[in-house]
Amino acid sequence: MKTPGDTDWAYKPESSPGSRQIQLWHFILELLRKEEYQDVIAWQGDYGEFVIKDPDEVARLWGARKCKPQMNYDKLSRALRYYYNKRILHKTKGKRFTYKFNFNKLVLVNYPFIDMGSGSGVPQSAPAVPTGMGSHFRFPPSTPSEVLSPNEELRSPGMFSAVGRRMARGSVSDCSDGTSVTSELEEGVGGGGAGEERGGGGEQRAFRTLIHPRLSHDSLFRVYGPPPTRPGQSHGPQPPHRSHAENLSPFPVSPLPGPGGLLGSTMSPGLSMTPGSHLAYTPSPSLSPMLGSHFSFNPEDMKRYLQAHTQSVYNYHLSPRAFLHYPNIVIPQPHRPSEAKPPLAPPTHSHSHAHAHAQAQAHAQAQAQAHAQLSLHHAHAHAHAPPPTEEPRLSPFQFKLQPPPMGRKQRDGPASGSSSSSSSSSSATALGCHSSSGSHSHLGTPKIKVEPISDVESEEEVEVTDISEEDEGDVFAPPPHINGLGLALLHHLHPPQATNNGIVADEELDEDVFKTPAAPPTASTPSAIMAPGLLGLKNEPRELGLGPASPGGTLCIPLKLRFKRRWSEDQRLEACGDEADDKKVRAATEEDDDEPGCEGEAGRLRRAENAERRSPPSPLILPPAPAQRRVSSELQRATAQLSLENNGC
DNA sequence: TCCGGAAGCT
DNA sequence: AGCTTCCGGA
Repeated sequence: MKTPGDTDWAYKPESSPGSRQIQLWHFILELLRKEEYQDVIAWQGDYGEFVIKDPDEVARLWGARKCKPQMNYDKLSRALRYYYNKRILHKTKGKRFTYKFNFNKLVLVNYPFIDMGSGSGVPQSAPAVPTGMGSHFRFPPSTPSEVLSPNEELRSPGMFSAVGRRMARGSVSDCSDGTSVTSELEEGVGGGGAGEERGGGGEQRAFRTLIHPRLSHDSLFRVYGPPPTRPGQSHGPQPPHRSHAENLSPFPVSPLPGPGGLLGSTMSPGLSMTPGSHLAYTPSPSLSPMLGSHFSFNPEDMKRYLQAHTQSVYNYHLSPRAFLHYPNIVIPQPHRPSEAKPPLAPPTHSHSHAHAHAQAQAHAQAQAQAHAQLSLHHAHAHAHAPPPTEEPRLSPFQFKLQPPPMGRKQRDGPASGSSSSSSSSSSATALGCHSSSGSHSHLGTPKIKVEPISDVESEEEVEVTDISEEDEGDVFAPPPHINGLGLALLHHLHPPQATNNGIVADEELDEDVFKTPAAPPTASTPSAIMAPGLLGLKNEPRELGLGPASPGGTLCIPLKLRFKRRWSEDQRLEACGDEADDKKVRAATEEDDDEPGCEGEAGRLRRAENAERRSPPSPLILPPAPAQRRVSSELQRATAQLSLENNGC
């Protein structure tokens, strides 16, 4: 029924975007998302369909990338044909040079990375998931046989961050001929994710992971083609209606970091709605009043406080913002009243575990905070019966999804403007460098096999290449009821930690899930243990990032701790006041540590770029970055304080 | 133009 | 494994 390749091509690290050796389909996607190659290759026609407008040029670029000067379209096409069997691609019959991605898998399995990668704008300011994490976290193997079970994977949002980061970082050049250059910078800037990852920083990440590790809202949005937004205009999401008219790209953002990311924004409208809308949100302003005050147990204050927190948490988990960005997504009211099961049920045992790993890691510290947050949440859940709809993931949402893009792609760009030759020559160079952080490669790509039902269908029909266009539509286009996006969204709303029901629901929707090779105990162990910690992590930045700058980032600390902290603050400050700051600074600095795996010049270049990225955020990057940073700092400080407290300082 | 087998390379 | 190279066939 399935070819071997079919079952695992997208789950293997080597097959994942960002893998050390760029693969053709990665490359294709990369080209596709860059405006400068619109004349060479572009999305066209059906969903996921692209046309190679200039076969020779594409071949040339590919050859350049792979250091295969002899490459030509004949060979390249052979390689593409090779993908047929893997179900990565199929040919669009009757259309010259036209192929189509079976992006159900790409989206579901790889898009998270794509998304993360797009954010390649690796959060610079975000305290979250520092690269250093790689040294602390052991990601489960990603070999086909060791693929994480959905649950496990879902429970470890952090993994994605880490992986995303890894990808974002870019990659090792396949060529050592100096034709390689890294391009993460641009990528970060251009990709819709850039903004969110940088400016949105932790907040965005938390947001994303809260929903679903695999796909961020942004990514989803981008995947399903919100209207291309001019780089200039960064406003809220556009009306969904015309979304697909212009942007047919299912992969607005390439899985690989690459040059032209800037331009890629055309395909990645996500940028337009990331920072502003998110940042606009104020979690719980009501908390601020207390911030400046001293510790007191005034019942009234306490009550108000609790309410405020409750509200905050409520808002948080409800994440209405989540759908702010997806106006096209209709969110029906949850059917289920309230879930008896504990919403998040952060396994307490794991707290310590995670905490251990977290020590000295700003990020991990954030986790602690996240935990605190969770605790808070729980406390309130018990104290004040939380609203029924407290958590989206508790109920099986159904979404009204946009239909797949239809019609021809309407490029509004300078069609004739860039001659493929001129632009490509330089870009070919730029494209030439992809480095993967060797240090993180071991992390593999946590992937699970979750395919939409539509994919199941495709499994059987893809082979039938002579199917009519109509059939193709059925096969590859997301079904109206539940397609890749839908599933992804379901996952979003039924995050891992969510009730089992959520998972089950997903599985019910996706037969393939059942076929997913069960994660071996060994593989699951680490993640299972870490998961809760990571889980907590997801909660971390949001409040911090969004909330009114709360001195000391107390916002996310449970009341108990918070009060305690207040109470002992003075003493502590005297004792070890600066230590926290030191940590903070250190953590911030380490965020973008170097990566092995660089090769020759490519490595050097990339390093330089990393350095560059570390410094003042590009003007194109989110303006709010500084603010974010500040908030992050506060968060870190707060967490540091927490740690200090826990450690007895 | 496209397909896919076969062999070879890394 | 993932191509690359070559090639005969449709």
